[in-house]
Amino acid sequence: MKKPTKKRDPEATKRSILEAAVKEFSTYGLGGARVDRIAERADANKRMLYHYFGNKDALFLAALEEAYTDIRNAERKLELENVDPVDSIRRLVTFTWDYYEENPHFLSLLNSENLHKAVHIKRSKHIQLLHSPFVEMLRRIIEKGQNQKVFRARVDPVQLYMSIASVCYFYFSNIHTLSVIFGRDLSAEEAREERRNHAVEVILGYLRV
Amino acid sequence: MKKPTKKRDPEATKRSILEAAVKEFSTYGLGGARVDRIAERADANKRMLYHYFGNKDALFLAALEEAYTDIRNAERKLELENVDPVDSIRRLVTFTWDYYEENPHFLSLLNSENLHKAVHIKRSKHIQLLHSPFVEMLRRIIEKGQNQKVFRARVDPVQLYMSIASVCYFYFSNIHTLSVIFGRDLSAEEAREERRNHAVEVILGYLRV
DNA sequence: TTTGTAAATAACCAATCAGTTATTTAAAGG
DNA sequence: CCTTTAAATAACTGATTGGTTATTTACAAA
Repeated sequence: MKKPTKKRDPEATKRSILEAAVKEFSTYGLGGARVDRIAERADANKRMLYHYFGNKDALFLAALEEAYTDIRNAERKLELENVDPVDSIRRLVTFTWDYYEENPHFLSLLNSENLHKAVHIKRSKHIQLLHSPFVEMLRRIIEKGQNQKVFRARVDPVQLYMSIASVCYFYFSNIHTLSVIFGRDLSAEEAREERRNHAVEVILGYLRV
Repeated sequence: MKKPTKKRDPEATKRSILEAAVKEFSTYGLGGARVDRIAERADANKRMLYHYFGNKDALFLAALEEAYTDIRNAERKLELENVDPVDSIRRLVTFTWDYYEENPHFLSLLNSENLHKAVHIKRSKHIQLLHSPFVEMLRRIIEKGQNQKVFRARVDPVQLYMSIASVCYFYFSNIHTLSVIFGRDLSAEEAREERRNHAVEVILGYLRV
């Protein structure tokens, strides 16, 4: 009756705090996030948060690293050793689109980090070594498409990678203001599908000869 | 000696507070912004901020409205009644690019507003009536290009508008994290120029038959 | 069973926050 | 010159903030 003490489980506690942090930081931004709310959400004592992560900024970096690791792992699972390079690009764009749609916290954390001029990941050895496998994949796909005379010449894979990310990122990152400005609900099923098709068409339209 | 009282100038005071607010909100986000810092930056008493704008959120909305009005005015000045539709699109993309590059606070404010699900501009009659003249401009340019058989068929001007914004917005909004991930300074002159050319090529590549 | 370690807790703190109260004072109209 | 209005100021408030101190307690190794 007097002691509602919890079972000890450091791994679970740490994980719970990290997940709560991802939610809090992506919901309110770094400046608007509250350490007390994270502890409460994680059903953990605030002291444990400082014990495992140090301070608020270090916890934010941990949340960012978590988000980066997740998307890199998802990217790695993508098998694009298809025959048709056009189809490979199509799958690559739709994968990026779907990932951003299903993981809005990733976009939100990136926006916060950019607001703070990337000071956290600049210090992180972990993230800097976490290169996206997409760029190398893209290089091979582009080359294949060029050999088959279906893709244009002189395509920089990094530029293309950024363009694919652009057309997917912008829509979801700005979906609320765009919906107000255009006076229509861009989160509706049909609006999303229309835009997804358009995104693929823009990238392929640029690539094809 | 005893009274370092300022000259009275309500217009100038209000303007000074608004400009300070744009800087503060775009630097720290809505949650990280501090009302005291805005007053200090504006060289005005904090009480005047509440007198002219009401509260922190209302001031944020005023800053947003200011930013939206500025870009819409700049857009309106653009004369695109050229003969060549390809050139018109080129100028439209480079204008968007240049505006985002020169007004990073606009992107930052938009990101903050989207983090808060656009609750401020939803209440603003002012912004909702502030449609971009670009969409109608685009409709005419697209039609001209299609008549001249240089643009593809079935191009939605709203989709194209979003794609143009996308390829410009993403680069500047994410420039800090991208620079760390790719290990190169994307704010460098040559990197920006390379990307600007690519942005134009992506849009034109999609549009051209 | 004993004991060392670290996981967990509650209560606390100085600093800071958005917003307010009470007052003074510059300037325009008569 | 006088009066009225609103622009400007300083000092304050209750609530909240990120972070800490001091203490208790679960559990694995001996």
